[in-house]
Amino acid sequence: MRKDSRLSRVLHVLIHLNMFEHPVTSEAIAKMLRTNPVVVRRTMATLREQGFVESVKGHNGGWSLKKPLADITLLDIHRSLGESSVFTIGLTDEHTQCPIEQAVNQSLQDVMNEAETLMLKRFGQVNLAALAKGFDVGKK
Amino acid sequence: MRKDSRLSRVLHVLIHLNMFEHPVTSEAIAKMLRTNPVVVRRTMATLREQGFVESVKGHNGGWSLKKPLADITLLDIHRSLGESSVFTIGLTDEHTQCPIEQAVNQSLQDVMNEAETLMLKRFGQVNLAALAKGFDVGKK
DNA sequence: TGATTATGTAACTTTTAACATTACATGAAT
DNA sequence: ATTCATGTAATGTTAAAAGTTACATAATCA
Repeated sequence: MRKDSRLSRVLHVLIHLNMFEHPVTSEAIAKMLRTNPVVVRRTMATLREQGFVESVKGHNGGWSLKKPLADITLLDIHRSLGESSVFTIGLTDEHTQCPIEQAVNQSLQDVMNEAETLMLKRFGQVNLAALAKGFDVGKK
Repeated sequence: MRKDSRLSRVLHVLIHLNMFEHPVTSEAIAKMLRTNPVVVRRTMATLREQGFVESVKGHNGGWSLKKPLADITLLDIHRSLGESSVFTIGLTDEHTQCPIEQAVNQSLQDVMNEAETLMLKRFGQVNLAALAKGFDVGKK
């Protein structure tokens, strides 16, 4: 199954954004991520809607952080990207009347819910300033 | 992103298999799962390699359990299916020399490892007899 | 104000992995 | 022998993510 690497990519971008006084263009970000500017705009747009970044059009335009790194957690960004489920495991739903299928799915769902809850809790405990710590990425 | 529903499907099948004295054909299983007999054979073949089911060719042939449900856990079957990773979240690996990317990926990986460990632990605690309990699925 | 630079976004194409299918070989029971 | 079933290689289908094209909109600058 194809992995969704947007979270990893966008976190990387946000921390780099903190290094610059001026906005960074979608084109520059796309080159850094080896992807397309439109893809960057699409992903960044979801973060803008949540208030983590802002975009400016025209000359000297581009993307910049709207909040300090310390105020952004992995969970914030994960949520902003709107991923439905973090698991590659799917449940069948074709025999919902079969008690065996129900029991199987309920059991799998319970375990996945518990694991996801733990994961989101941990994501909420890590802010981007902590990740950037130790590297020369402070705003000059 | 398309989910891998083999685990859910095959667990369903294994518990149903326990209801029959005689082997069940790939064709019958395929009808139950609304899929193709070849798909069934492919999936069941991985479980046979691990000793959970056996297959018999020819007349009265088909698939049957080789172990009691009580001796099979969700973890056993999950492992048998050989899924590489349970998460839809992928890490970038194009700037491995960048300390920021490293820090981001390490952090994400740590959290995913912890969540996966919990998940596998829970899968190991559930056996198929427990799932079948309460339904009339005992061998006659 | 007109050219330039940048984002905004709809429409479309490509890629990828799960899933499905076809075709035919092998082996067992009658 | 014939029939029934699995074994498996090769190929086709499908859906979601990612990528691309095309053009509109907005801001800056000369």
